Amino acid sequence: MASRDDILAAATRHLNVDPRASMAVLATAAGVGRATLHRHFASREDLLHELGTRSLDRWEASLDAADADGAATSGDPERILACLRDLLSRFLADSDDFGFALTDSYLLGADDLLARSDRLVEREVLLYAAAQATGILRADVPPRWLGHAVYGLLVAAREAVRDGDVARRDLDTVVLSQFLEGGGAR
Amino acid sequence: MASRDDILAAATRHLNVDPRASMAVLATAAGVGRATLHRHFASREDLLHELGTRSLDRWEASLDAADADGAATSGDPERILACLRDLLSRFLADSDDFGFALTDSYLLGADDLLARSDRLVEREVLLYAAAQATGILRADVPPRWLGHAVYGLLVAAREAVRDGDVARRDLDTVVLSQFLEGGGAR
DNA sequence: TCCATATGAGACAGTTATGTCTCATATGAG
DNA sequence: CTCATATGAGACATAACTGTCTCATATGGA
Repeated sequence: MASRDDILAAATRHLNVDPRASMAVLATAAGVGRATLHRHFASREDLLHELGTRSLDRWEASLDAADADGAATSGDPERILACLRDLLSRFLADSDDFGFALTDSYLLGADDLLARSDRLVEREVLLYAAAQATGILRADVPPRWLGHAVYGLLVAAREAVRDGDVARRDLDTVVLSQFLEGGGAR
Repeated sequence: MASRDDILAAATRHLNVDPRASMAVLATAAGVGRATLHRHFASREDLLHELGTRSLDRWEASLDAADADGAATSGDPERILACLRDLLSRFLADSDDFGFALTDSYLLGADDLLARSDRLVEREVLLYAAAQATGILRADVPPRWLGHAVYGLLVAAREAVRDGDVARRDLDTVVLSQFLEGGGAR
């Protein structure tokens, strides 16, 4: 019997391939009848909203687990750097599952998700700003730019793995060093 | 009177905001009747296909204008670096207009566009490989990864400008140095 | 002015997805 | 075994979009 979580997992997997999949398709993908799908999620919007909520949950959990706030206020360069590494690794792990949420646009439609997303961005940017203040990250760009750069590299990472251009096991190293040191030769 | 190009421009602008906009909405956005829109583009697929073709045209034109092939085969480090700078700047200029094509998935549906896209990627990757061979770009990552990284940073750039986090006039510098030198402090 | 052409408004049928509903069946606890 | 519950199949009405068509009108050149 497919649980609510099973359905969400299948929907995520399928929406990664085809973001416009219909409820009927998503039901089939989850091995569930269309009626059952509607019993769990009253409308398509409900389903997407829950998917959005869960991806924000994961994002928030990563910030918590890496103790981004603690690192940001610590003023300790090494701790901040370790936090950045940890955070990026967690983001990469999640981007496998929630990749489509990165680029899909339905998230921008829900005001509550958007507001929550803004708050998470804020927390993350505080970490970047602290990293700039302690000499870990360059200070000649806006801290928010660094957030966008991380986001862009997550998109790049997802595509690179999907196309088989970077092995999953190398991903953390490649993305982290691309973010910190860039693509220029040493 | 709205020309075919005017309609395409309006459609691009509008699809950037709402990738799922209907033909009726796109017609209104272009200040044109729905019938007229269908006279120019027999189907929605036709419209999207032409949009995809034009974005690939721009991409190809950038590779041509920067003489990516010539630089790649020249073996001249300075020329390759200059070409990279030029190319990135051109990509950034285009990403304003064709931004939605970066992340939207309809492009992947059309085989001919996909094949053409693959050929352009190939040309671009040859440049990255040449840059690695001449010590411009780091050689410890796959050249294709560098292509993905550029793509990701273009996505980041679009979002950063849209959110007002980076001024358009600073974009070239910020993105180029993020790509080459990364976000780590010097 | 006259006429060819392009346009906008809108009707129309066909298709697809949505959300609700019913009913027969399967499953699992007691 | 019995029964309550969850499920799958599918009917149904509704809504939205698509692509085609007609017709009245506007525009611009001869």
